[in-house]
Amino acid sequence: MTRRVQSSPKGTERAMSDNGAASQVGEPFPLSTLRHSVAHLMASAVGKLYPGVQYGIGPSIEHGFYYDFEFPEPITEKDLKRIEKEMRKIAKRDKEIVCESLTRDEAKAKLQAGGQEYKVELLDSIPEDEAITFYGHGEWADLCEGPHIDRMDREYHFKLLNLAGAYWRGDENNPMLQRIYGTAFWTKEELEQHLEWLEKAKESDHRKIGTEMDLFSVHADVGGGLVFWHPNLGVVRHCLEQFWWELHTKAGYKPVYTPHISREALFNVSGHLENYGEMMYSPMAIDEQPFRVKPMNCPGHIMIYKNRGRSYRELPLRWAELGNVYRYERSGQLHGMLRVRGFTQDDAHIFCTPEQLAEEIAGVCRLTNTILETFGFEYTAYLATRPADKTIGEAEVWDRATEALKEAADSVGLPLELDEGGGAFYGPKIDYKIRDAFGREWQNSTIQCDFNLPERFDMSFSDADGELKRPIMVHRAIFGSLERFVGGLIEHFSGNFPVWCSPTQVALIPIREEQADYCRELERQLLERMARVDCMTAPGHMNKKIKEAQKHKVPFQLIVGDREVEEKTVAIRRRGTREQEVVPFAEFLELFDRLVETKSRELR
RNA sequence: GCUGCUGUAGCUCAGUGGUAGAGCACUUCCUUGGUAAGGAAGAGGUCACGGGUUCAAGUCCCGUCAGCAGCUCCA
Repeated sequence: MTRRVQSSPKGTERAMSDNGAASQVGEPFPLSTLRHSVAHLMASAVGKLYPGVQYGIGPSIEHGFYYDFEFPEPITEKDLKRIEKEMRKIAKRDKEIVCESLTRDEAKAKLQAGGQEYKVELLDSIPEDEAITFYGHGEWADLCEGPHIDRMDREYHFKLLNLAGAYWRGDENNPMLQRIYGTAFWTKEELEQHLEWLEKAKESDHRKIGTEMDLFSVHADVGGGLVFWHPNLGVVRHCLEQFWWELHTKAGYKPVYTPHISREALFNVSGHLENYGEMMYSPMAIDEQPFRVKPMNCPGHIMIYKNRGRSYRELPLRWAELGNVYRYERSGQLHGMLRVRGFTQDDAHIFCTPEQLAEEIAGVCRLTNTILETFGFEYTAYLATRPADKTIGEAEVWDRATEALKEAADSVGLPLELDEGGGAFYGPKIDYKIRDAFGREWQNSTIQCDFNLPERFDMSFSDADGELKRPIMVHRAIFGSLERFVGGLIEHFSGNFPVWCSPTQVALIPIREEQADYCRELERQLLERMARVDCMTAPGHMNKKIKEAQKHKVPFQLIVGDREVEEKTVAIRRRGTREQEVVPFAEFLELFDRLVETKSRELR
C-alpha cells in the first residue's frame, strides 16, 4: 500500500521547489525565509488575540508554512480571518525584525516567564554548542534559529488556508496541538496563481470526478473504505486488467486463485498475527475454529507451492493473482479510492533459486517500467530497508535480500533513493512513487525480496545435486492496488482517460432525428470492434448532447447531419475542444483502431 | 484513532426555534435544431441515524455513523 508523501517540515531545503511558487529573481530573501517570517507574524497575531496560547513550532514547508499552537480554548476556522486581520495590523506597526542572542539560562527564564512549556522543551533539546537566538518584532519574540527577512513592512502577500490537528513533535502519545496552515508570496500575482492552482487541483480530485462521471461510490450503510465500482469505472478496470494479464502472460506468469479466508493458524506460521495483527480483522468462528480474512495473498500462494515436492527444473515459478485483501485502516485514514479497507492487489509471487534472483527482480523492474510508462507516469524508486521493530528473520538474511534488490536495480539502471526502515515485516522492498499531474507523489508499485517466509513455511525444492534447498520468494505488485492505481489514474488524467481505457470512447450525435439510422449503422460498426459507444439518438437537442458528451469526457464526439450521411463522413469533435473535423467514417475507424492498439494518450 | 469542520432531493447548494426551498438531472408534452444547457408542466424529502431540551427542532444539546482538512498510522 501507498500514501501521499508529506512535505518536509524543514521547509528551508525545499524552498524553491514548489509549483509556480519560486521567488522572483532578485528578491533579497528566499521564499522559504519569507514564509518562515510570515509564520512568525501569524504567531504574534495569535499571541495578541488569544492570551495564554502556547507555541509549538512554525516552519516553512513546500507550499507555505504552518505554526502549531495550544490554545486555552480550541479555535475554529472562522478565527482565521480574524488572525489574518491582526497580522496585517501588526506588520504595519512592528516593522523591525530583531534577533537577540541569549544565554541558555536567560532564554529559559524568558520562556518560563511566558509560560511556554513546549518552547522550554525545545530549548532543552538544542545541542550545548549551539547559540540560542530569539527573533521577534514589536513586543513579540520567538525562540528560533532563523533566518528571517529584515522587515515586516516589505511587500508580500499571504493567506491562511486551514486548521488541523497535529501531535506535539509528531508523536501520537503527545498532546495534540492545533496547526494553522498558510502560504505567502512576494507578489499578489504569485499568491493568486497558487490559489488558482489549488482550485484547479480540486477539479482533478478523483472523488469529485468520480461523482460527475458516475465512476464509483462508497456507502455509509455498507462501511467506510469499501468501494463500489460503477459500470463506467468497471470498464476502465477491465481494460487495465486485460492489459495487465497480457503483459504478465508474456512474461511467464500463470494465474492462481486463492480463498479470501483461512484458518487463523496460517497467519501464525507466516508471522502476520504477531507483526501485522493490528491491520487484520477480528477472527470469525467457523465450526468453532477461528478464521481470518486475508490481509495479503502470500500465504495462499505458498500453500500452492507446498502442495507437492518441487524441482529446480520448475523454477522460477511466477504466480499471479488479482487478489482481494482486507486491512483495518483507522477511520481517519480513509480517503476515497486511495486509502481503503478492502482492495484488489495485482499481486504475484516468484519462487526462485538464489542464482535466478537478480534476473527475476530485474524482470519485475522492467515490467513495472512498461506499465507505468504506458500511462505516462514518471516515478522515483526507493529502497525500503528493515523497519526498527516488528520484523522476522536474522540481520544477515535481511542484508542479503537488500543487496539483491540493489544489484537488480543496478542491472536495469534504476536509480534508488533510500527509505530507511520502510520495509515489510518479512523483507526489504523497492517501492515506486509516481507523480500525478499536480506533482503529488504516490506509492503504488512494490517489489519485495523475502528469504523469511520460505523459512517460516519450510519451503524447499530438490536441486540438481539431489539436496533439498530453500527457494527465495519475490513479492510484487505493479498497480499496487487497483483501487489506488485507478483513483490515481483519474487524478492523473483529470478523468480524460486515454481512448483505449475510456469508459465511453465515442458519442454519436445526430443533428436531427432523421440521421438516427445512420448513427445506428455507425454504432453497429463500432460495436463490431468492441468500441464503447454512446449512440445519442434519443429525442433532444444536439447542443445539449454535445454538452453532455463533453461533461462525461468522451474522447470522440461524432456529429452527423445530412451532409455526413450523404458523404459517409463524420464531423469529429474531440474532447475538450470546439473543433469540427469532417473525415470519412472509414478514416475515423483507422484513427480509432490505431489509438486503441497503441494505447495512445493522444486523440489524433 | 486524534484535532477542527461538515451531513437538507440523484448532483450543487439556500434555509432567522414556528407550513421543506432553488438550479441542474429525471418523467411527460411541445420544439427538428449544423457544434457546450430550446420551452412548459410534473414527480422527487424519515432534513444521516438515535436520544434530549422546548408549546414547537432541519435549526439548540448529547451520542453514533459517514464524509472533508491535517496529524499519527499503514506501505
